[in-house]
Amino acid sequence: MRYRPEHKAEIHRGIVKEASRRVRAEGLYGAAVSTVMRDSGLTHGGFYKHFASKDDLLVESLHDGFAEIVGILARAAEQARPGQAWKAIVKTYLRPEMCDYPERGCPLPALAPELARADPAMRAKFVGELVKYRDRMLPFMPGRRAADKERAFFAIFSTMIGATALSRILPAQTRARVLASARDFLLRSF
Amino acid sequence: MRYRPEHKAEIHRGIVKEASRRVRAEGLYGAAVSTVMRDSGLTHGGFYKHFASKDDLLVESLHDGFAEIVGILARAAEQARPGQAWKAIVKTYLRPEMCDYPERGCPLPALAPELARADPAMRAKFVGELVKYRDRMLPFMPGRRAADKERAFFAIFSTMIGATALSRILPAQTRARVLASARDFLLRSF
DNA sequence: GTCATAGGATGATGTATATCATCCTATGGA
DNA sequence: TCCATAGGATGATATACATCATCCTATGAC
Repeated sequence: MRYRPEHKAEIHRGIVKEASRRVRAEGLYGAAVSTVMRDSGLTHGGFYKHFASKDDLLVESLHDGFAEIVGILARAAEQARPGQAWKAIVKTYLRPEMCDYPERGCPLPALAPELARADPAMRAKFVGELVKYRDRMLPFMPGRRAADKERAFFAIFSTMIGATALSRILPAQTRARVLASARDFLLRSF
Repeated sequence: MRYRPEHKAEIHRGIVKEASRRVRAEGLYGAAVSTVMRDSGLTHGGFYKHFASKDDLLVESLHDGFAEIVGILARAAEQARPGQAWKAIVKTYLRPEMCDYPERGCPLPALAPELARADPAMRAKFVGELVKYRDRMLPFMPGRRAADKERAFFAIFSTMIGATALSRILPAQTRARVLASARDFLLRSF
């Protein structure tokens, strides 16, 4: 055997990390195989030693992106006083830096339309990620019954996703107004 | 002269209409020159008799898409009782058909991330469209002062854009729950 | 009817890309 | 030290696309 056994896994993770960043920053088409490999310190040729297809890379990189944001939000929620967890999520999600650095943020404001247009097989995987996302956030949502919490999740995340996606089109000044409007609106509701 | 003078303008409009539909249905990359021309009943070669570049077509087709949705929403608002106009806008925007047929809907849930990633010159034009969009909707928004109306516009449209973008990823049943959650949430607020 | 011309068609060029066959080489076990 | 091999590199192939030079033809002015 040539390398330490963990070597391949590390390289694999590195490629996924790089793709995860690129995909959020530049869209599904922004993560070309050769570019991702070059920025991972490799050449394009070795790619298919790690992934069966480019779609596989996209699925893995989306998984990584969702895991990252869910981790950030869950941590914020767990550090908040009980009952205030959802407010901590809102404040964290709508921070200006979240908006300014899409490569480190939630994949949804960066990619939702492209995910919606993906072919059914891939979309099913994205739906799976969304279900995990929702299930992880649900306990922190306002409302008594499970159905109320789900409605709150949909409403709150719709607003946050839309505000982020919209504000990223706009120049800095207007951008801040959109984020603040959405945040104040959510915090005043429920 | 070969054709009636209006002929060229009609063809031009037809190409823009077709591109406008395609772009909303399949993204900025979905509107390839040859495809759009074929579906307009032409061949790809004549394209540059109508547009200086593909970017020009994109800008025109976005303008068309924004004009369409603004018209639909303004008409709904004007037919509502005064003070209820914003509710008519919410109900119209979040209709299931709006979500199911992106090619006839608002460009924002379909394209916001791609617009945000466009080069500065194009993005500036999209920002111009957004300003017109906002200015047209502002009179219908809830709130007394202009600043309140703008905040309401940002909050309401963020929620609607996010809900539409999110629900388009999801299967029909969940999709309906997202739309309903967002709609009820908005109608209960303000 | 003739013909100049603008709208439209054909086809070429160059670039970007996914995919994969093949080659190369560093590694660790013998 | 030597070698089998898996990880990685090179390069080929095929496709999709934007762009544009050039050609063709229907039209309406004469």
